[in-house]
Amino acid sequence: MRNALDIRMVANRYAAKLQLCSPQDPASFSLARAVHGHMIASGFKPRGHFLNRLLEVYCKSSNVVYARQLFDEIPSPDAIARTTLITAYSASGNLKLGREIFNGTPLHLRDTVFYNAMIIGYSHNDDGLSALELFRAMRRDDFRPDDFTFTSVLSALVLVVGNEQQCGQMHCAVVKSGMGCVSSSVLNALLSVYVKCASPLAISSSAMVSARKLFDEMPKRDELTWTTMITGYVRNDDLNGAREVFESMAEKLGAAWNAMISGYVHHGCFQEALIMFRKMRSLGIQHDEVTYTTVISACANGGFFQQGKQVHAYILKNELNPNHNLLLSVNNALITLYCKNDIVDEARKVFDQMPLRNIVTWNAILSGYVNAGRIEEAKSFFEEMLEKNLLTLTVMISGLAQNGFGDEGLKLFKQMRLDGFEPCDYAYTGAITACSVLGALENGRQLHAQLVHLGYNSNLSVGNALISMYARCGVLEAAESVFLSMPFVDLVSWNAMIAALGQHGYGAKAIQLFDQMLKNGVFPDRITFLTVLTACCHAGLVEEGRHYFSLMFENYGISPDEDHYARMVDLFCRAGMFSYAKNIINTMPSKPGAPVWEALLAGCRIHSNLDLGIEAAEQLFELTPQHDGTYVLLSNMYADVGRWNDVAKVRKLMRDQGVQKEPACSWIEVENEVHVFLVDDDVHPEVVSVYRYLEELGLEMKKLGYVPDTKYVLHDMECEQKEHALSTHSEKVAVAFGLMKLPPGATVRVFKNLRICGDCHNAFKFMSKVVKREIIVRDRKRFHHFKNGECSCGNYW
DNA sequence: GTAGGGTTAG
Repeated sequence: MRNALDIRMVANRYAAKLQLCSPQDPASFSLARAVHGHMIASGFKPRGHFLNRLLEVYCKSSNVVYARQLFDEIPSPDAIARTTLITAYSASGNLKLGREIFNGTPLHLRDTVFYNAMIIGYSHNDDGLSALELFRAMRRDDFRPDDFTFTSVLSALVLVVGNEQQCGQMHCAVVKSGMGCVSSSVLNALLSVYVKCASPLAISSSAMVSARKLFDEMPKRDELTWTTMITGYVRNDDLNGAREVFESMAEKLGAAWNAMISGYVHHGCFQEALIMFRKMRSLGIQHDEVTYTTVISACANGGFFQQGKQVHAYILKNELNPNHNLLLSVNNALITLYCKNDIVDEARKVFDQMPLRNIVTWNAILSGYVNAGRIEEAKSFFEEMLEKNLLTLTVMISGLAQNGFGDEGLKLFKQMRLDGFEPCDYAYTGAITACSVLGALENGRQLHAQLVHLGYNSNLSVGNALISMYARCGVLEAAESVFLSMPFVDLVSWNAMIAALGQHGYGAKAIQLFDQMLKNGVFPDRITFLTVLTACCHAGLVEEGRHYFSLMFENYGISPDEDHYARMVDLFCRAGMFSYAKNIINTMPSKPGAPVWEALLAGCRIHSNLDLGIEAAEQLFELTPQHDGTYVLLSNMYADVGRWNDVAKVRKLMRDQGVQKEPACSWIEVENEVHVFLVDDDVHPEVVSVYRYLEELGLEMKKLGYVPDTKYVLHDMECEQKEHALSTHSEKVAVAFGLMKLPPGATVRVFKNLRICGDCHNAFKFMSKVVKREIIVRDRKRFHHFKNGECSCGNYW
């Protein structure tokens, strides 16, 4: 057992070590933790410079949570400590917390560096306006700007300024700023402003001419100046210009090479990039971390997986150990390479071997899990993460939404705002997808309104998500208006809009839009054909479906996969063309899977084709024994022809297999609509209130005759479950409730987590005809619009 | 204690 003195001595020894190590060194964090721990254990109160040093290590190793704990223990943190923490917050994207520290700092504790840190934070996080606002405040508070201030403010200006004229004004302002002789660092920043304004995305290419003029007139050019010019030309799609500047450099250093390589990569000249990569080495110019990072990420994004692996091997062979901490970003790029090629486990190996990781590393793996659909692993990995930034949350929100966890996605979206993160356009995209999954139309509308307010509504991915959301929530007009208002659309937008029309039963319109897409020169993909075939299914367009199915391969070289075949089977079966359905199943290159058999079984039920239906069901019992839909369809098929003993057998089999029956439901009233959600938990408070109405509604329903007579309700379950009939089919109850309580003409909407059953489908059709009201139902698979006894999805789903 | 060029997570 050591005594306090020993502990203090050890602590002091660590402290001395800590002074020597670089804050970026991976070992420094654990060292700092050890020192800190010893100090706490010994009751030793570190002060002043030493505390700041500890704080710096925590911050620079991206451990901002520890940093904050330490900061809060400092009795009166000075400007240095505050600056350090603000910088760490802005590096992790949490400006709000940084600004809190800033605002809580009295004027007498502030200095120029302190202001600079906050301005830089804003500018790094793309918030140019706040940076400029702070710059004004700084001058109002009488602090003198220095070179750091000017360079940061200039880079912030790029974010809010779009044209060359404004660049020119800035140029004059900088020259006039009283500094007489403008320092070369400020001139470099100015050059960078011109160059960024000149990028094709940001309007003016004549800004490049001005940039060139400034460049030619600069009294002193350093490596940074040259590299800025090279990237300027690259961004302006002028590879020759870039090359010319590069060639005219007397001494070409690494960064310039990297800029050229990156230029080639961005213009798809991958071979050129690799040639330069090799040439560097042959001329004796060291590849550095950035070179490797660029080349590997190029391979990852350009689909050159094999070359990427070769570079990896090359690093392992020639370049020491990639586990060295300097190669953090290289390892990060490697992770992306493996994730993009669906080898998350390989990426995870790289991750596990890394001595130092940062937020990028963690986010890369997280998105790897998410993109591979491995949502459970993504969830637990997310929980493990101590440090999260905007991107972490965004990835997780989209991941949850895309994998059916809409409620969790929306919850996280709300939480991120409470935690001080301002959601970006991608985060909104995820949240809208979550609404889409949940059928949460009102929530989606609110988000849409916020997006318009923020100016994000013209963003491509946001627009695409909105189209799907409105379509899946049954508001086709809104989906259409989003599509039409988008300044740019891509294949995903077309696919989403074609799907929207198809979902609503407008098969012909969907095909028209598809033709228009082709006329616009957009090349379809497998999803496009899937949506077109689905549209044909919903509208019963058999000949058209066959046409597009063959067109897909013949004209576009896309081989049909499982889902395409399933659509075709569906299409034929609905039309009663069973020999065609069987025929197409026989031509499949691989063994048919569950989607194909499901389509066959559903079709057999419509036409009471028992023999074929049983065959399909047997296949399904082998492939997906836990899937409830098979049992329900099969028993319904028997019920339709009055074979009640077989119904009971199927139900018993289902119970023996431990397959859950449909869950109960809950409902909410929103304005003039009734929304119904099915939940797994029948003690859900909303379900309880449904039960409260049950008796009354039962009477009413009988009296009004809205629900077809008993066969439809009762044949779906075993005798002993009859008393629960209404709760397992409670969407009918809810609709009846809606029809009674809502004003005439209001639409009734029903949302369900599972597929609605055939009986409810029939009931809805019946109700829509008898009471002359439109009923909108959405389940996990489809959208149904009932009107005058017909449904948009055809005879059956 | 704070940047400015080349790079890594959607």
